[in-house]
Amino acid sequence: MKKKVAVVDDHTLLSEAIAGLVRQFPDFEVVAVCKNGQELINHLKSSLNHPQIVLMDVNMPIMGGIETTTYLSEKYPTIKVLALSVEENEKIILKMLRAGAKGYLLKDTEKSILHNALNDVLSKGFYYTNTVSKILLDSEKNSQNEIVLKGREVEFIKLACTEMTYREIAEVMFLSPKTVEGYREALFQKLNLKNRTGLVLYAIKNDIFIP
Amino acid sequence: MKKKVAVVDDHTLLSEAIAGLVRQFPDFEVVAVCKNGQELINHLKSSLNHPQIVLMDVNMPIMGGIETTTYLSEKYPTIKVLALSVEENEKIILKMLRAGAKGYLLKDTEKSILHNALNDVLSKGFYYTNTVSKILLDSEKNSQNEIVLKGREVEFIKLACTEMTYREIAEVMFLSPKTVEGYREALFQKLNLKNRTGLVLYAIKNDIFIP
DNA sequence: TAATTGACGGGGATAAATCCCCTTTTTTAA
DNA sequence: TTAAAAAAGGGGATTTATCCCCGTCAATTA
Repeated sequence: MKKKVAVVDDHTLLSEAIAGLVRQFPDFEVVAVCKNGQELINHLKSSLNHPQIVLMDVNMPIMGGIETTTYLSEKYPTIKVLALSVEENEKIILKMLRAGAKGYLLKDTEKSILHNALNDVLSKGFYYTNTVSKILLDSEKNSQNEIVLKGREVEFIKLACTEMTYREIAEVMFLSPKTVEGYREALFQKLNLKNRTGLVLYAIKNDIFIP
Repeated sequence: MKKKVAVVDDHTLLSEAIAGLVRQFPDFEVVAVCKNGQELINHLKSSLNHPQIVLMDVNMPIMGGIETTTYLSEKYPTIKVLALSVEENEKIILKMLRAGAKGYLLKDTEKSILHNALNDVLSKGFYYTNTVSKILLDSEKNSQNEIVLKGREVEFIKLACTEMTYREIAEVMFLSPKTVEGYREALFQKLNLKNRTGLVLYAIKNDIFIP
């Protein structure tokens, strides 16, 4: 019996195309092609033809890959998720894996790799590329000396990513300018920054502030 | 005789998949699948089996879509380019069209639209979706009061998105700090900014500096 | 209970950024 | 070729930003 696959990707052309690719594998069949997580869940609820494995994009409107994977891990733990995305951001990849994805493929992988990955996830339970393995290892290492920002500090950083002066920021936060000064100093210290520009760049790189 | 298509996309899985999709159209055949502009140009130079139309991704390493399209418009003006990307950024779309692309498809279009677009580009010479038409119209309107940044100003902005002081920036640019001061002033004026933080945010929003 | 820690705030100094007005030199264009 | 515009640079003043050292108060912990 053929192994059953669902493809979830908001880009119609791509989901169609990827489904076509999977159909070329003689041991696989495509049971669903969905635009987002919501559509997939609707399919699972209404049909008995459940996939054994889901090829899931990460960036989707309505119901994203991370959200959907979390849902599947809880409600349908027998269905494996294999993430398939152009997103190379380490944090996103980690989130996806923590949500329960059994592997993470970049869209520039070879067709044969996709075939291997599908088979491995079903037989061994997982498929990690070298890149992903490294990211997992690094995340273990770095989880120790992780920099923790306090709530009030994050609040300040967001305001610092603005044309406001520190005095104005202090007003908005109902604090003395001197206290705000303390936050700035503490952040410069622990993040190793030289000036406000550095803080703004840090905030953007770490998704604290999205421009 | 079948119409000849080349697919250019750095994501192997996607270019393969899209090529598969095009092969499903009985009136089209795929003569080349390339990872980037350089590969396409190599193909054009080495083979006589030239495509009539190129399905081109925008974001590619080594030789990007815009660069490649510019090259093709000059050297192989008979080959039409149809852009195919997830990039919805107006400026990118405009750049692609100005470079000579005959149309711009987002990757979430239907298979039938792709077929139509391929045919239209070959018969009529262009294919514009509603979205793209609007962008073109708006660009005409806004082209009047467009803010133009000079080369030296852009150079300065990039350095301002750094922890360097203006004095240091002046050294790097081989200018007097006062001249750099002039650039800053001029930019604050024409971009309506209050301080350096604003300049950094402007640079990031407008892809002058990519963090 | 005494010591410690963390959040909040202050004084005062220096460096950087911002602003306004001005001169010289080079480029551009009428 | 000459007037105009743009680019480069300067003087000097004010405001922000940055830095360092200090004190208070409350909560936590040894």
